[in-house]
Amino acid sequence: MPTLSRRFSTLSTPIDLFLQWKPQRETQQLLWPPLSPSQLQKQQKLLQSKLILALDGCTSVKHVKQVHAHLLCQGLDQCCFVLSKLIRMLTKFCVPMETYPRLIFHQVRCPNPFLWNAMIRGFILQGTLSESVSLYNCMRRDGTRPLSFTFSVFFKACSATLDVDLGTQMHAQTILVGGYGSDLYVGNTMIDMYTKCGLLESGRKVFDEMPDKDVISWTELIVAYSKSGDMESARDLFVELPVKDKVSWTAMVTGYAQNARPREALEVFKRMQTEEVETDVVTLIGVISACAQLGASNYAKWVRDVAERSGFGPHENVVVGSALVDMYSKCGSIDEAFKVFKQMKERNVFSYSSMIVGLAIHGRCHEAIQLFHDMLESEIKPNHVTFIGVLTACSHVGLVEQGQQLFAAMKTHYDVDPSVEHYTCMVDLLGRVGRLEEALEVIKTMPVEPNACVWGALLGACRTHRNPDIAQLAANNLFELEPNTIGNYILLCNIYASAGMWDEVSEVRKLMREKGLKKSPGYSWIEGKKGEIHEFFAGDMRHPMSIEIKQALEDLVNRLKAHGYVPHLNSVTYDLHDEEKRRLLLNHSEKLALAYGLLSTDVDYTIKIMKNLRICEDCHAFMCGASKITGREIIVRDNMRFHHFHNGTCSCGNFW
DNA sequence: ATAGGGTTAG
Repeated sequence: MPTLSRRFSTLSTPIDLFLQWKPQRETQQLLWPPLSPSQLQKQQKLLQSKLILALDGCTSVKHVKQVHAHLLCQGLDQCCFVLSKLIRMLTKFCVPMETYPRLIFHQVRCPNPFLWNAMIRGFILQGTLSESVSLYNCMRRDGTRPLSFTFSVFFKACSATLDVDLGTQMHAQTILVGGYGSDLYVGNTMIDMYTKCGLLESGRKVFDEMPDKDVISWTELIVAYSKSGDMESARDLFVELPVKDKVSWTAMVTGYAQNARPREALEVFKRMQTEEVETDVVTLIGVISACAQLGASNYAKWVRDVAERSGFGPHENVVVGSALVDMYSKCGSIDEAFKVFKQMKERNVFSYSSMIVGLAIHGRCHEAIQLFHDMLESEIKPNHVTFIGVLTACSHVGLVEQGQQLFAAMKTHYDVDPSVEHYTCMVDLLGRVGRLEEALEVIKTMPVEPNACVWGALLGACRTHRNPDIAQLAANNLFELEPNTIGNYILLCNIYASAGMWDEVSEVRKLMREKGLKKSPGYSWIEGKKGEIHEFFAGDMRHPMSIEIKQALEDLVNRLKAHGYVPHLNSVTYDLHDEEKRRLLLNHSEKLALAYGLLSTDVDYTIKIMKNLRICEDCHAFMCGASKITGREIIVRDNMRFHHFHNGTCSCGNFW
């Protein structure tokens, strides 16, 4: 009489059930009357599915071996159906294909396509593509027709290893063997292979020749175009795509975001909302990144609400949470970013890095360094980005020694190899405090090839510390690496102009003219009360309130002058009359934006200005003064960092 | 068996 506990003990996983079997031949017991052939076949089938179930439940190689022993005992050593599953399990547990799986395979006289496939797949997964290829050739000599997913597995491997030669050969094979022309899996993995290997046109050709395409084929190509920067082709395909799903929509949102077109990304996302397409984590990450680029608070709030409503708030999802931290910090709301960070239930290296970098670019460097130390205690290992953040923080507050110590510890304690970026931080660290020769020495002795960023950091430091000689050296290297980046020439012009070296200024100007480089127009934007964006270009009079803005600026500059503000005429690199320089300076777009902000918002409202270029010295001093005499909080995000102006001082410490 | 994903810097 079975007790209750005995009965419950039978409620176990398939592998446990299996292990209770007695190893005896279940199918050939002497029975009377004997089983008919169809009954026998049924019994065989049952046994096979039992074995498959047992294999599915295996959690170790040992289990698989037990099932194998049982299988042999039942006389199923030729049963390809079960054996291919068995080999798949061995692959899953990383048993080297050369050993046990190969042995099993060799004992089979007539392997079926599934068994071949299991072997080929196993070798591919273990990184021995060449062995897979020779197995494939054996299979072909054997007269066996490959399965469509044998090809898929190959294409996937070629896409991962960027082995376009093998991919092309396999493509030829599909044509040679024939009959795969309408197979979606083969076609789609082939498109993926070609596009990942950078042969967009070949991918497109496969796509065009496919008689049936599904949404996956379309999406693969859309992604390929957007990765190549061709959003126009991506959009054209998307428009033609008959049935769009959330993945193809997301591909468009992310595509625009990754191509620095945040407004279009937001447009697509809005349309997704009106068409009631489901929003998931991946969609959110794309649109959050777009918001971060735009830096618009109202959009930020809206996107965050959508995230919360979809059930992926910072509390639920680390990735969304980390993206929101980055977004808020780039929108100028560093306190909100910190709030989100604290709300997060789970934090990873991305969350910490985003927060540390955020604090650093907002000039809250001691907090950034503190957070870095908190992170070390939380057992989350810092990565290369974390170090960029904390080194940036050190350099912003002039903590040279601490920065140098951290830099040294990177490799020895945290196993992070210093990259060019980290050396850039070191050049910046030394350059900011005026140790320009030492910074130059770092560049000369660094083990990695210095890139434009490194020389740019040095050139930037030369501007602050007015050193035209080293500037010349840095600029020459920079011009070689980035002959067409206008900002470098302008920076050098500024440095020469500050030193009154007008001949050199005109030399550089001549160089720019010869190269046909045009100054990209500086512009600033500010968010209105209702979330609308107001854009200002230098000297722009197109804004409906231009007259008032101009007047407000005149008033402001007069009040500032009374408080000792002197226009930094050196910020103008044209050799003009001082009066003309004064006029030009007052036209700078961030000043126009500031005047609009002062006119249109209440006293307790923080004015947030975004700018596409680096803020000039004059505007910086102007903002400092304005924050003092108006008592307003002003934040300017230029292309480098945030400047928080409060009561006459800036968070960057006049150092940027 | 096949498609979309986050942080960095002068």
